[in-house]
Amino acid sequence: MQPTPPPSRPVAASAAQPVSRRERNRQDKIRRILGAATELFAERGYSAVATQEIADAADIGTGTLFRYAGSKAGLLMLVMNEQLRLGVERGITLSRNGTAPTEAILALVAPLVESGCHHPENTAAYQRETLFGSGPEREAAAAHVARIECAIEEILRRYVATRGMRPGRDLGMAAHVIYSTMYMDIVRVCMGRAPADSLTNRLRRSVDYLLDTLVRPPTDRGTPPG
Amino acid sequence: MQPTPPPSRPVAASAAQPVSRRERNRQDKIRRILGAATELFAERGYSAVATQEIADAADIGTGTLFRYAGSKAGLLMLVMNEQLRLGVERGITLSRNGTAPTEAILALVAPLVESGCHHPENTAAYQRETLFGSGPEREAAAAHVARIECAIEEILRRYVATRGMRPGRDLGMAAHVIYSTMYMDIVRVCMGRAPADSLTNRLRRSVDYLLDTLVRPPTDRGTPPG
DNA sequence: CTCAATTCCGGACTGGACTCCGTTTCGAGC
DNA sequence: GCTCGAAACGGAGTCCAGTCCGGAATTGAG
Repeated sequence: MQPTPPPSRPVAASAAQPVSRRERNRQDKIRRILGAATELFAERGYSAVATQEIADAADIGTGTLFRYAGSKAGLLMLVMNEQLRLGVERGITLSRNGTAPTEAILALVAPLVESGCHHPENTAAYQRETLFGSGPEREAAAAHVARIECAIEEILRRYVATRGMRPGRDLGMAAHVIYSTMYMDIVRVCMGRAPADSLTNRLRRSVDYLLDTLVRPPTDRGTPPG
Repeated sequence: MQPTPPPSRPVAASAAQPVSRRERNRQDKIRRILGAATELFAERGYSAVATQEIADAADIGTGTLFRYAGSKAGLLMLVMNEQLRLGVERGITLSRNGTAPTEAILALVAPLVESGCHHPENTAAYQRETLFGSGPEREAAAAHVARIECAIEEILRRYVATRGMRPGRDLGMAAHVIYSTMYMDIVRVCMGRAPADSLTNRLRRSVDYLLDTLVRPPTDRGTPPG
């Protein structure tokens, strides 16, 4: 995406003191871009916002905007990755606090659900880019997904253990199936093909169903996987 | 999508004789558009083809092109819906001919798989639009998906019956989960995030796994699906 | 401070999807 | 055939994402 070596640095947290003028300018621009994009996308929706407007609001040239963001879609992912990051962490923490497995899994996608109900268009575009996009911003989003799937797998493992089930099932695949199904449910709502107010119930139903089936130990018969 | 009442007609097959001059022109244009788009997309890939080129190849103006197709994405869906239609029918027929359930389900998505291996970019764009697009062409694609899911459900029902299992499971949901999982597998390959040559094996593994788990009758315990 | 080297910036520009509206073609009544 | 209203056409024009390159800012050396 980035045209040529962008002004990338080890994107580490603000720790080092010896910040050059350049670096300060850079950080400041990033902050302005993120702020402008966050506000405009939230206010008017992804497709109704022109990159020019974001550049104007951030008080930079369009060339500069694309130097930092790579593409309009990348900009959206930047914004939403940031917003979802905390939510995902919180969800993971919550999910470890002994809740019922279904609720624990729902907690993991709670930020996406909330975002999906509040800003359907932006969330749909985000999910679309997660699956079909490219570039570093998509990688970051994919990392979120991977974290969530891992957390689901962990929940499944505990679920199986507490019930004394045979743990041999491919819980990684189960987690993947569960996430995929929830992804579809969320997208359906964001695209307006299912009512938003029923999203959590629908997710709960899907997760219940899958928990109840995917995770039970295999009987002796049948086609053993793998 | 269509700007104003497009020249739509009951898109029925060529049956009626009393075709006016207008109607003949219309059919002819549609044929030229579809031909040009099919060839160009296949030859150079969705993103590398400009709508202007399609219009030129079909020997019509760009305005006319969009009168018939609504959007570039709609054009792709028109083309691929047409190509997949026969394949899906064949898959459904095959799947009824007593094959093993896994193979029957794979037969249903065989056209998508083939398309995905041969024209990854076009197939990815098609799948993307199936999920995130809008307009009549997407409806048609969604109808294909619904047919496939129904066929999967039918396969599951037979599978359950022949094994004397309790048929009370929500097989519709199972079919949906299976299709969603295969969708993800196909997209992953089309996006180059998994090797194309392993696609069928990967699908088989997913389907085997899901067949083996989703479809077994519930035990007495647990949360019975509503 | 001055100067050169390097990096960064930004707005004019490009390419492409899509639209608008004047022109053309068609069909029906006469 | 001729005329008129309606539908279809098409290409000039619009809008917008994304690029390019000339020039500005920053840094380091002397």
